[in-house]
Amino acid sequence: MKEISQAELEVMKVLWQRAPQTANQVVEQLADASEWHEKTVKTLLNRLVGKGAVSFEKDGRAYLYSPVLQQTEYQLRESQSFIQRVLSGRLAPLLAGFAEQQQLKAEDVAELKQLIAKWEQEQK
Amino acid sequence: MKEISQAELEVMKVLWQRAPQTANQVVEQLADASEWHEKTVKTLLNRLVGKGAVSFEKDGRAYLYSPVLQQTEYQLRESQSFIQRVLSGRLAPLLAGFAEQQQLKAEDVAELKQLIAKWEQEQK
DNA sequence: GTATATCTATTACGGATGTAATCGTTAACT
DNA sequence: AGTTAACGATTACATCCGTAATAGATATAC
Repeated sequence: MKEISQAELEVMKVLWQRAPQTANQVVEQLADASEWHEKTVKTLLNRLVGKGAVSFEKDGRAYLYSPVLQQTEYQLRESQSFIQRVLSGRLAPLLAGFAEQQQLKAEDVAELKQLIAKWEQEQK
Repeated sequence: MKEISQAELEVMKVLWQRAPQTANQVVEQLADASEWHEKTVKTLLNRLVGKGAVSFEKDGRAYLYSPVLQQTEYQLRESQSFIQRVLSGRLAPLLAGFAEQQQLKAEDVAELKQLIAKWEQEQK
């Protein structure tokens, strides 16, 4: 699977929220948040199909688009790559960024604790 | 400061390890890890100077290059952007990836604990 | 049934990026 | 002092990306 660009990611996010959707439904949702022209969004959809990240089935003259690449899979892949590429395998700098944004949620903290517990178990 | 591309980042990493360095020193270090031609590395150095991420001072015919953008600053910026763009502000998916790679280090765990403690303090 | 509106497919085009090669200048060798 | 070797600067070029416009196909409205 080829890399997904930043603009393409925004389109994926819309499809991850709900699928399948027609091109126009996607366009409409993106019209709220961004200033993209309809043609632009359709180009992005097409490129995503070309990259194998999105599939479609015909429904009369219109197509219904669905994500092939799932969000969790994408996030996992990108996170691993990011940690290696940017953070050289170290988590601390990212946590600093997270703390600075003060966006840690209860669910995150729970997950953190679980991760630590597991880690400490493995150190024995 | 303009965005730093992936190839450019590899050059930055070399300069972050030691600075200043001549172009040839940088080339040499990258020759080990990658297959980049000398000319390629010099182009990257030049572009980084153009982007303001690297500075140089003349030392005879050769230049001595130093990073302007510091690694911690870069990591912080990129982490914040990544968290928003890819993870929609949620930490959990990344932690899953990290756990999977089993690359959590003692230092990370210490930092995690500290972060949690701080967070719990703020919840009062 | 033909014109029109609406889809998707194809094409466009400038800037960024990866990956160099060539040019011009200056230091070093002989 | 003239030639050569080594630098950085400039130029090259294919591909990707952001951002659309145009072309081609087809369903819908008269």
